[in-house]
Amino acid sequence: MDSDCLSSRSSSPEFDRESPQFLSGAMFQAHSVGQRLTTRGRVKAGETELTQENLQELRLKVNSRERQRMHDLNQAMDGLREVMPYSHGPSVRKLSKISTLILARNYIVMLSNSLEEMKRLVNDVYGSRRAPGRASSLPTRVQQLPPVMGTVPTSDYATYLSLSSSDICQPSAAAQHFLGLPCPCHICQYLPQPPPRTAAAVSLSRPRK
DNA sequence: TAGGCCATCTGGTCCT
DNA sequence: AGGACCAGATGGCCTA
Repeated sequence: MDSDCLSSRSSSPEFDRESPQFLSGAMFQAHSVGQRLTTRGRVKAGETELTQENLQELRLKVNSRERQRMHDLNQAMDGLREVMPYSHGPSVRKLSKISTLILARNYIVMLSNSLEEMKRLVNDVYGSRRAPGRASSLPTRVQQLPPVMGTVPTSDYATYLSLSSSDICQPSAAAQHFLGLPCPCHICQYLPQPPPRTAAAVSLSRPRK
């Protein structure tokens, strides 16, 4: 993933959890503070008497778990960044966590709106073609449309909906559509335009370091 | 240099 | 009881 390469710091740096080597700088300071707080000999925790060594060992264990938990969280965040638009350009720095979440939320809303719009349009197309007296409800398979436009080839939508290929644009036409050129097909004419790449990218990301 | 972002430690709370 | 989760504190790195 290129966003990892863009970052000056890895979200999940390599480290040896069992080694005290990773206790440097702030970490060592914080660790020392912890030591100072527990230098009064034996400490009682519940029914178990903990020596200073045991307490320190426990503290390291807990810290390690928490570190691992945060690394897992960061990995999930990286996974989210990977599927987000606007985050792969060479001039775009790795999205911050808050930006990633905000952008993801907006992206989901946009996709949901697109899906609803497409369902409505398909309903219109299907409804105008149905035979008189035929039930007007959409076939189940239409209601089970893939949630994200673009996750299946455009031609598959026609098969999916039992439409003729003339009802839905071909990949080349779709490409034209997304290049900003008009596409004459029923579907593309009413699909919402993809958002401009600049707005979110500029407002939600910083230039690469 | 201030501010943003981040990793880490830590203690408290909740859950199994 | 032990682990997961959370939020506050702290200090480092980077950019404007």
